[in-house]
Amino acid sequence: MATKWLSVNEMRAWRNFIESVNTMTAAMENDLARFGLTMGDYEVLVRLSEADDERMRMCDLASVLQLSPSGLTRRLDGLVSAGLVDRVANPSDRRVMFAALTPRGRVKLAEAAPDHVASVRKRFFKGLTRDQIDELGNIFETVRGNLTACPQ
Amino acid sequence: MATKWLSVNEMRAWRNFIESVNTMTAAMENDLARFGLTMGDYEVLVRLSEADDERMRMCDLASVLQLSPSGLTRRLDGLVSAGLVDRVANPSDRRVMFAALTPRGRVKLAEAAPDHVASVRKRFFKGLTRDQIDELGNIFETVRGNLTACPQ
DNA sequence: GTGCATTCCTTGCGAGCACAACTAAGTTAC
DNA sequence: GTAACTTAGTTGTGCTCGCAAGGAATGCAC
Repeated sequence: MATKWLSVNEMRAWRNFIESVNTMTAAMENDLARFGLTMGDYEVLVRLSEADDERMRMCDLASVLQLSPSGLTRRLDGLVSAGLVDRVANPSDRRVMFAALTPRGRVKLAEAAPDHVASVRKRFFKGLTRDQIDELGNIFETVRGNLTACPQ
Repeated sequence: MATKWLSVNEMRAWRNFIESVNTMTAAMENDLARFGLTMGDYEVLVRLSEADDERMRMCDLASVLQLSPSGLTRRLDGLVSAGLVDRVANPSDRRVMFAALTPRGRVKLAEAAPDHVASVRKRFFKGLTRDQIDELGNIFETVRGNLTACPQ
């Protein structure tokens, strides 16, 4: 059957991809640990910093972070007790909780971001040509399309 | 500073990449659950099936799977109790345990593999040209090089 | 209004993993 | 041969997360 197994080129791409993902996430987790942050924490701070009023509804935040509601609740627990994020009630819909960046959270992100960007460059983009980077954007846009096309 | 932030193209590549990884792993985990396997379990079965005598030392297996010793111990617990893998002592060095594929493990892998490959095609390679796949192999070979160059 | 479904978030529970500490076995120095 | 070191694997503990269940608030049908 022609499509049963991966071709040599596909297998090479797939295995390099998988191994890169595993190794890189571990390395970048390690990089961020110097700031007392996990990659999950960092993502929260980034998303909040980009949002209007530096705050988001829990459900929206869970959605963009691809996290279950309970997962986000627990992740926020850590950030709240570290003083980087506040939980803010919404008077107009009392089911809703906002996660809001605190001044300390803003400072922490400003401290960590340059180092994180340097990590991404050093571990990921280094040695890639501009054309390769563009192609990478194209490729993973296609992949994202595949994934949204067949959700389950 | 020129290198402080990511360029537009880099940011596009990076975000598409990260989001693809997150969504795809969740989807493929879900695909494999039909066979009662996690992706971690599946990786173990694949590695053992490719090894001489369909067995590997725990430490070598942990290394290729990028797993801590304790992580591998616990993962194997599940596979052993499911009857897919055996723990085999090594008489010539009694510190060593082999993880060995059982006949049931071999059958399980043969059942799951075609479906898994189909998932990879559908969720990842679909819509990519042959040139893009080759480029993907090149790119992530470079990335792997970056990662082994600065291990910590 | 009253009943029912829906939305949003949290909590109980269990799975998977890493780190550190430990046991056991093999290796090296002397 | 014995002490010190290294290697291999397991166990205790804690963290993160998902699923299922629950509770509170809202919206809708009537």
